[in-house]
Formats: sequence, structure tokens, C-alpha cells
Amino acid sequence: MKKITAKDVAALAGVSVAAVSRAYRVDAPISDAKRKAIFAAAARLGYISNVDKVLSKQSTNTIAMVVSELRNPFYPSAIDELIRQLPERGLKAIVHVVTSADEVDTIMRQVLDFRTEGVILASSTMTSRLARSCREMGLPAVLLNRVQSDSSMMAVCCDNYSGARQIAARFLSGGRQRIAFVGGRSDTSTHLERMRGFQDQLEHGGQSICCQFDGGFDYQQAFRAGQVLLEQRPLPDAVFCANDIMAVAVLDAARIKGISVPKDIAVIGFDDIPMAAWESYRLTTIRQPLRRMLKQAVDIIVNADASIETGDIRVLQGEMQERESG
Amino acid sequence: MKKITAKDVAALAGVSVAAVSRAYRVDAPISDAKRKAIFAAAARLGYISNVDKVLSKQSTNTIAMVVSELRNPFYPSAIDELIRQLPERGLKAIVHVVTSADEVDTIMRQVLDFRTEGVILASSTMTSRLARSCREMGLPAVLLNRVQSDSSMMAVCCDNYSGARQIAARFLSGGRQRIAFVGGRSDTSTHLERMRGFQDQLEHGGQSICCQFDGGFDYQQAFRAGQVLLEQRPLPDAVFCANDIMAVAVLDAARIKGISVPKDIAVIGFDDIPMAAWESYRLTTIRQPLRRMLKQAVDIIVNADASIETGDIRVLQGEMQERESG
DNA sequence: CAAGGGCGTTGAAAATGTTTCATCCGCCGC
DNA sequence: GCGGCGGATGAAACATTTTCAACGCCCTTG
Repeated sequence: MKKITAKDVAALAGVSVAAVSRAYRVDAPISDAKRKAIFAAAARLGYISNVDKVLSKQSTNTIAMVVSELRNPFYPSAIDELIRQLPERGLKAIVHVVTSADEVDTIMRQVLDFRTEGVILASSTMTSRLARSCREMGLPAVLLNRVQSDSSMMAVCCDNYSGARQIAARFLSGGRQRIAFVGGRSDTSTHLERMRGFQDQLEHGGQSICCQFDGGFDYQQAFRAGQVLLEQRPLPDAVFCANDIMAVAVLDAARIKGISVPKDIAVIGFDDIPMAAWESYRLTTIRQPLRRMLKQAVDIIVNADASIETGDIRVLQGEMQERESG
Repeated sequence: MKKITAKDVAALAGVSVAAVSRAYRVDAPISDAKRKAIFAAAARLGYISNVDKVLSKQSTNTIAMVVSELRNPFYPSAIDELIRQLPERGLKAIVHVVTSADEVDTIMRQVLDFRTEGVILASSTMTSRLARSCREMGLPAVLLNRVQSDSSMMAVCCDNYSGARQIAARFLSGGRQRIAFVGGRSDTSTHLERMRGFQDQLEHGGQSICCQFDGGFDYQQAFRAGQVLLEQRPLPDAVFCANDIMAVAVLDAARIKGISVPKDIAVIGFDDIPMAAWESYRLTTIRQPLRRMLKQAVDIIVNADASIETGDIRVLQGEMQERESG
């Protein structure tokens, strides 16, 4: 197959080669209409401009990570783990922090502008659309702890479902009778899976969630939810919070009300953020195997040529960290 | 002045133009010796390669931020504040997370590879060398909360010295008599300024630090330091921790020992990380004006053309957040 | 030890892309 | 209506990249 050159594009678009060259420069004197026509022709022929060639030859050896919820210490921990692992593989990392106000297109442009070997997507929202865009652009993307219905994606997850079941089992074997749940945002897969696993195991033990609250994966909101929860009568004697930040908030609420943990109420979280081990909290939780998760994520990106077409979802087991809270 | 082309470089280096072209591609078949010779000749003539031209035409509108201590929530908060401010200015952010094990050269290459309008340096170590490299490369750099002896740098700082004096004054006016200090890492300007301000004000009130501990700006280390501190007899009745993470660790240590805060001992931190406001801690601290600090930092970068030569150090006042711990 | 083959490097030349420059064209002010 | 300004354009000059044949080094093998 003959190589596509600017001349071919020019012929198809009915312009000169000079115009094609100009179309790829941001400040060049060329009309928008002509540039659009040239891009259309180039896309149809599969023309790779010189600019693209230069950029693609820049060796990056870099992996991008997209995160959105920096205030949840789980994400800083994940980043930290990533940058610890990369040097020994000869890789570097770059982090894109996005807000929920950002547009998918904006983020994608940013991710693509800074050329990388692949992207680890750990933002809580928009992940599926971002992942699809990456795929269209031929950029390997791995979802971290997000599962999409689209099973052709690549993803690395902690087994949220089974972790939540372990928590329910622990409550049941501890003889807990009135079991509450503080959820995160119901549009996230982590929330859904953790709730489902928790419910399923409770039902398996002949119980069910006695009351449920919305903590929004956020300390402040979960603290208020905890205050309400702890005013329920009869008082729930166990509560599973869908992540550690919310569990910590509930512990704080309990402390203020003088409710004893775990005697009066057991509290268990999920993630095992550094604070869970702190002396003020001693939070029992499911540890997400961050080291292995990020290793797998990087593996997937590095070997992406092989697996880019096939879905590749790896589910790793978390481990219960038994501390004093439940 | 005649434009420098690859032909000139080739002539000076005694090679063909093809070799010059190849020198700028990472995977090109060219010997290291020849590439080095070509780069030397190019540097001498001021030759701008095509690759450089293409890259410099990439419009970035992006600001880089270099951080190193993600486990201290202050830095995630700073990043968060940055990305909140940028969209309305038509800018984006990209974050480089470095470890203390990284080499300055490695980081610089990474920062430069991803072309940006400027860089905000908030890493705790190596900042001065990084800043110098940036200057050499013509990349505007602003130190965030680091001051270098080299006053020609650009920097935005919280007034650590005066904040620490406020804390000492508060201890003095509260009638505290045995006043302790938990320091961070003594090679950082934040540690030094906060200690100096604290000492100066204590001395001004006729007191001095009764005992000092090394908390390494880290929860675990500060927790152990706190345990030792709280076994001193007579027990110190006030302690200033050079940042909030360490203050929180000391509060935890006090809680375990059953020592009452602030009755038996007052604890004050510095930064006002989100956790300081949490119900478990209610930590009195000096709030770093993150919003204004980052606004100033971005201002400096955006207007860098004007001020790049002149040192520009802006010191903003923090504000005491009076909570229950001291 | 010599022949041969593979592999990385090289410069000349061909192919490709970029910039200059003269020109065109539409628009505006006079 | 006319001059002039400024952006857009293509041809051609110029610059860069790629191809290709050849070279030389090194290692294998007879």
C-alpha cells in the first residue's frame, strides 16, 4: 500500500500541499473552512501529518493517571503507590486531576495532548466515556476500581462484592442484630458492588439492612448521616460504611455522642486508607491491595498491544484488617 | 542575521544533514558520539530543530505542579485549589508527583518534556535546584511555600514566621508555662521559619522551648514523638507542632494516654488541613490561605514575561483557626 | 585464519514537508 | 470609484526526513 502524503490529501481536498502543511499549525494563515476540509480528507485517507509523527516519536515512557477525588486519601495513596512502582520499570507518571465540572472532551484533549503510553482511569465519574474515547484514540486505558457494563474494557478492581460480604459475615458472626449501611454515591460501581455484596451476605444470614444513609463518599456528609444514624432507636449495633472516610466520620459522630465503639455499635469501612490505622480510629476495614492493583494496571498498559482488543478485567481480593472498631 | 539550518550544523559538526535530522529522533540509527557532536554544534549555533519547532507550537495553556508529599493532605488540598481556579482562566493543570529518591535531572526532564506555561514547585526537597534548572530553561517557576536564600526566585509563601509567633503568643497569653515543639524536617524552610518565629515570640515573652522533638512532618514519626513528649515530667502544658499532620498524631497520643486536651496540654498545628476541623480533633491551627496563595502563584506565571528576571516573593498572612485543642 | 553474514551507521539523493513571496480578492474608508 | 489594507492562497524555493546502497565492524563458521 502506497504511503499517504500531503500531496494526496491536497488533491482530495482540492488545495495545494502548502495548505495541508498550514492546516496542522495553530497560528497559520488559513481559513477555518479549508482547515476543516483538509482534516476531513486527511482522516478519510489516514494521513499522518508531520506534527503527529514528531509527537509520536517523542518517547514518553510515561503513564497518565486521571483522578478526581483528591480529598479522599485513597487516591493520593494510589498515586503514591504508582510512582513508587514505576521507576524500577523505567517509567514515569503524570497525574491529571479533574473536577466533576470538567467536560469529558476537555479532559480527553488534555490526556491526549500529553502523550503517554497509557492511562489509568481512577476518576469517580465519566470513566466509561473517557475509556471509550481512549480506545477510539488507540490509547491503552485501564479502569482502576471501576467496572463498566461494557466488558470489553480493561480494568483492575478490588473485589468489592466479596469484601462487602466478608464484612457482613463478620457482623453476623459477631451476633449483630440491627445492621445499618452508609452508602456513597449511587452512580458509582464501588458503591453498588459494596452494597450488593453486603446485602446478599446479610440475607444469606437471614438478616437485612435495617436502615440506610447517604454519605456521599465524603466526610462532612457522612458525619451528618452518622449523627442521624446514631439517633435511631433502637440504635443500630453495626454499620458498614462504603468507604473509610465515611467510616471515620461515623466514628467521630459516635465519639461526640458518647456511643461506645465497638461495644454499642460496630463500624467497618472499606479501602484501608492510612488514617484507618491511626490511634484515634483503629478502624476495621477491607484493605484494597493497592500494590498489586497498580502493578496489574501497569502490566496491562505495558502489554497493551496484545490485549487492546480483548476485555481484560482483573479482580483482586481485599483483605480484612481487623482493628478495634468492629 | 541568516537563519541557522541543519546544513550549517552539519557543516560545523562535519556530518551530513541527514545525520542532523536523525540526531533529533530518539530511535534513529545514529551513534551516541555523533549525536553528541551534533547537539554541541547546534547549541553553539543556536539551531532550532524541527522537533523543537513543532513542540513549541503546541499551545499548552497548562500549568505544572510538582509535589512530593502526597500523604500530607495539605498537598492534595493545594492541588485541589489549583484545579478549581484554573478553568476560569482558561488554563489546565498537570501534576508531577516525585519521590525523594528521584533525581533532579530526571524530574526536570519530565517537567520540560510536558511543555507548560510554568511550574509551581511545592515539593519539599530539591526545590532550589529545580527552580534553578527551570530558570535556565526559561520556564517560569514559582516556589510554593518554600523560600530560598536566593532572593531572585519567584515564590508565594504563607507567613510561617509570623504565624508561628501568633501561636507562641496564644500560648503565652493562655498562661502556658512549659512549652514544647515538635519539628518537621530541619532541611525545609517551613520547619525553620516556623521554629524561628515560635522561639522568637516565646523569648519575647520571657520563655523558651522546654523540649523539642522530631516529628519528620509525618504521622507515624510524630505519634512516637508525641508518646515520648507526653511522658516528660513535668508534663509540658503546650505544644506547637510544625504541621497539622503531626499535631493530629500528638492529639492521638494524648487521647491514648488519657491526657486531656487542652486542659492538661494545649496542641496547635499549622496548615489547617481538612482533618483539623474534624470532630475528633478540633485542632487549633494557622490556616494557610491556599486560595490566595495559588491565585498569586498563577498570576506570577501568567505574567512571567515581565517579572522573570526580578525576584518576586509574596508573603501572605495565615489566619488562626481557633478550635478546641489549644 | 579467512570468508561470510549480520547489524548498525553513514551520506547522497529522493521524497516529503514548510516557508517565502508574489498575487489575489474582498472589504473599508475616503 | 479608487486606493489600500490584510488575510488567504499556490507556486516555488527551501528545509527536513526518509530511503537506499554501501561501508565497516564484529562475530560466526568452515
